[in-house]
This record gives sequence, structure tokens and C-alpha cells, in this order.
Amino acid sequence: MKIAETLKIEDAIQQKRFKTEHHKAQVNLLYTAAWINQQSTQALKPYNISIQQFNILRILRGLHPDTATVKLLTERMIDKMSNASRLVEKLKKKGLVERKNCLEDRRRVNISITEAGLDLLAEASKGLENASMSQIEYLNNKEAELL
Amino acid sequence: MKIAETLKIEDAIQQKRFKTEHHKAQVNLLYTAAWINQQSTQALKPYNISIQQFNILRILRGLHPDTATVKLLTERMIDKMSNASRLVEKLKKKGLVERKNCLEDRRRVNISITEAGLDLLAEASKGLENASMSQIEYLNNKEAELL
DNA sequence: CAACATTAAATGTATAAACATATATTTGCC
DNA sequence: GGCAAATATATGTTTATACATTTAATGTTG
Repeated sequence: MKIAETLKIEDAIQQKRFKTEHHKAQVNLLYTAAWINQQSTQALKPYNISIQQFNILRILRGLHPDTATVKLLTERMIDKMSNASRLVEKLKKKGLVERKNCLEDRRRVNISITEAGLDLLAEASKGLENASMSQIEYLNNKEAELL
Repeated sequence: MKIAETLKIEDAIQQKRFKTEHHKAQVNLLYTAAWINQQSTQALKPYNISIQQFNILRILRGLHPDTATVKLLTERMIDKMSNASRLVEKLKKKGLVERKNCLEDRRRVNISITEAGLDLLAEASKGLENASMSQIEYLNNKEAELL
């Protein structure tokens, strides 16, 4: 067998391996992402908030005592198409946020996190942290294969 | 300042840093997972299938020409609580899978992927691959911070 | 073999997400 | 100032998801 042919075959094997590995990584990625979502949703369940609600509370805490508008929340959320408006409504019903009409611009609303919201967020963060500990540990084990 | 005190302070700083880093990682994890989900959903949109439907097709391809039961699909899916039954129904309507009553045990159904299903899966995999290329690239950049 | 438990799949239902559209207000321009 | 365009938020609607319940078939045990 000539050298050129050997190289071709090795190339092919390499390419095949790369493609297979990449393919695996792709599927792993999908599974892992879904898995994290589920784990996090479960971890937040005792606090009766969704991941998105959790994110909104986090954004609001970051601004506190300043306020956010719906627009700001939408921009900062992962999920741009989500209805920040309705999520805020839900959080308000639970007393976790406040919503005040903006006087300078009556289209806007100023949203802020309440004390109850801050308390719940602190608790929920702990719960999520416990869960994410094992998540990150799990991922560390998987990363070698994945990347 | 005594050595013991210095060590304590350094410990505190380390702990604080660890906690902060961990916290960041946790939030990054949530965002990244949601982001991957979105990207993948978008990438599959032209093929008119959801991530879950894609996963079912993949499982069926792995078994092909053998068949799966709803139970088997449920077990292998990330999302245990999902209605594999209804997902199969949707795939069947599109002609991507076949469903046959099992003669030995009439509670079961034998599900298999069709030629059309295999074709679509091949196409969709390509589409997803293109998307995941950039996803993995993106993640590679993020991993350093994340882990 | 009859009664009860278990299993497999399908269906019901309540909530959430995605996406489009509507409503109210403000801004810019003539 | 008046009218069109732009902006901020809210609402409608369709589809997906989570979880519970139902239906049908099979296994099991007295």
C-alpha cells in the first residue's frame, strides 16, 4: 500500500471519528440541557416558582432598590419571546414583586422586588444551589466526553 | 496581624470567591441550558419537529429495523413524564413512524421508523449539526468560566 | 377460575410557552 | 397642533408540557 493511500484512509478514519464524536456531543448537549432544565424546575418546585420567574426575581434583586420595566426584563431574559408581562403578574399575585405605573411615561410600569420576594429568592437560590452542586459534579464527569 | 488571622481572612476570601464562582456557574448553567434548548428548537423548526420528536426518531433509528414500545421510548427519553404516546401519534400522522398492535401482548404497540422518518431524521440531524457547531464553539468559550 | 394487583397505553386537564395581535401612550415631523 | 410612526405593555390563541386518571389486557394468588 502506498503512503498516499494510507494517509487517505487515516484521514477518513479521523474524519469519521470527528463526525461521530461531534454527533455524540450534539446529542449529549440536547440531553444535558433538557436534564438541567428538569432538575432546576424540580429544585424550584418547593418554592412554587418556575425558572423564568426565578430569573425575573434575580434580575430585580440585581437592580434593587431600583426598578425595572417589562422591556428591561424581556431584554435580560434568555427567552426573549416570553411574556414578561404575564410572569410579572403572577409574581405580583404572590406578593413577590410590586408594579407601579410610571408617571413620566404612562406606557411603562416600574417593577420592583418586595421583601417577601427577596426572602423567597434567597431560599430558592439555596434550593437550586444544592441541586446544581450535583449537576455541576455530574457535568464535570461528562465534560471530558462532551468537549 | 498574626498569621492565624491572615489565614482566616484568606480562607474567607477563598470561600467567598468559591461561592460567588459557584453561584455564577449555577446561573450560567440555567441560561446555557435554556439557550441550547431554544437554539435546537429553532434549528428543528424547518423540519417541523420538536426536540422530543427528534429524540424519538433517533431512538427508533437506533433500533431499526426492530421496533420499540411506548414504554421503551418513555424510558429512553430525557423527559420521563412526557407523553410518548401522543408524540408517537403526531409522528404517525406525518408518516414518520408506524404503529402496529402487538399480537403476543395486546396492551402493547410496536413502533418503528418509516423510510420517510429516516430521511427526515437525516435531514434534521444535518440542520441541528450546523446549529450545534456554533453552540459547541460558543460553549467552548464559556466553559473556562463555567467549570 | 375468580378476584385482585399490575402493567401498557391512551386520555383528561390544568398550566406554561411561543408567537401574533391589539391597545394605549409618546415621539417626531409637517 | 394634528397625524403617522414608534414604543411599552397587555391580551388572544395555538401548541406543548406536566401530571393525574382511565381503560384495557395480562399476571398472580387463593
